[in-house]
Amino acid sequence: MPELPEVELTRRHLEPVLSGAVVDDTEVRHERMVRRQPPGSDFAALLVGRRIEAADRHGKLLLFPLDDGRIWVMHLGMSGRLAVGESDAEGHTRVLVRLRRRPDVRFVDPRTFGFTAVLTAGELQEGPGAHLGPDALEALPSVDELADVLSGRSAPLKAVLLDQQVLAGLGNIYADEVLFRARLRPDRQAGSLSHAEVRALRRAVRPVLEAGLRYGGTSLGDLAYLLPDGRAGEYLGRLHAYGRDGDPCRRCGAVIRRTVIRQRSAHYCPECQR
DNA sequence: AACGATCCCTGTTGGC
DNA sequence: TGCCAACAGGGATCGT
Repeated sequence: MPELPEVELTRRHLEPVLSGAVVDDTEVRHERMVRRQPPGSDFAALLVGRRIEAADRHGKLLLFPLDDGRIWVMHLGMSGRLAVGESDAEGHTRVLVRLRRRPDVRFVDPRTFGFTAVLTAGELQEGPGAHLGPDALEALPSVDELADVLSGRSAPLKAVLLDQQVLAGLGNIYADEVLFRARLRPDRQAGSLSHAEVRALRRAVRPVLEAGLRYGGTSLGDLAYLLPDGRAGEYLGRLHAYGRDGDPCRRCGAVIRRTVIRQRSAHYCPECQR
């Protein structure tokens, strides 16, 4: 799944390709992929002819500033990826972007939960950026700030970690891993954490995300996340909680459990996590 | 305002 | 073995 580490790895791959590139042509093959575009504004018309200035990221959102001040925005959803330098044979290419003297960039997304748009800074702020809190890697809040946000919230901790307004970038996999590392059960009421537990939670975020980055991200099966060059990430085999229900905890040997929180799976060790 | 459920979509998986 | 329903999930939206 593309969560913060996978999106950041994508950004790093795309940066040398996109930075300074001029868009010659775009092909929107699946209209649903162009969303959150203000009525009347034309994605292709806004992108063609523009020079891309940089490759940035906020949470799971990819941001490519253009030379006219607008921003080419992309969210990979759950099955999306940006492919560079591959043939078009694999299918599911939803949006194709042709660059001057650079390889084609293809937005591939079988399930079409991702989207792309070209927006002004204001439109970004009002739209896809409206509910994005601090980036979980680049702008991790202090313990006190985090304690403030969590206090008074009755929702399960796992649900709050998935709330992009609280922390931008965590998804289902890395939220489970962060909770394992922090030794906190996903169904704990967010507001019930002691100061020491909030500290443990905060301290778990960066190492988990950095491990994901180090091992090339988490690739599940065939259609979930590959790097832009087509390689699979290797973090799946190093996960402690996510998807390991029925398997022994890597720390204590107890059987990892799976439960459902907010219609989403959550995995935890009943011994290590309290 | 916070919370929880539902919906979108399609490849994969599991049960019969 | 083959078919089909259930499942997976990020985020918008809606009802409470």
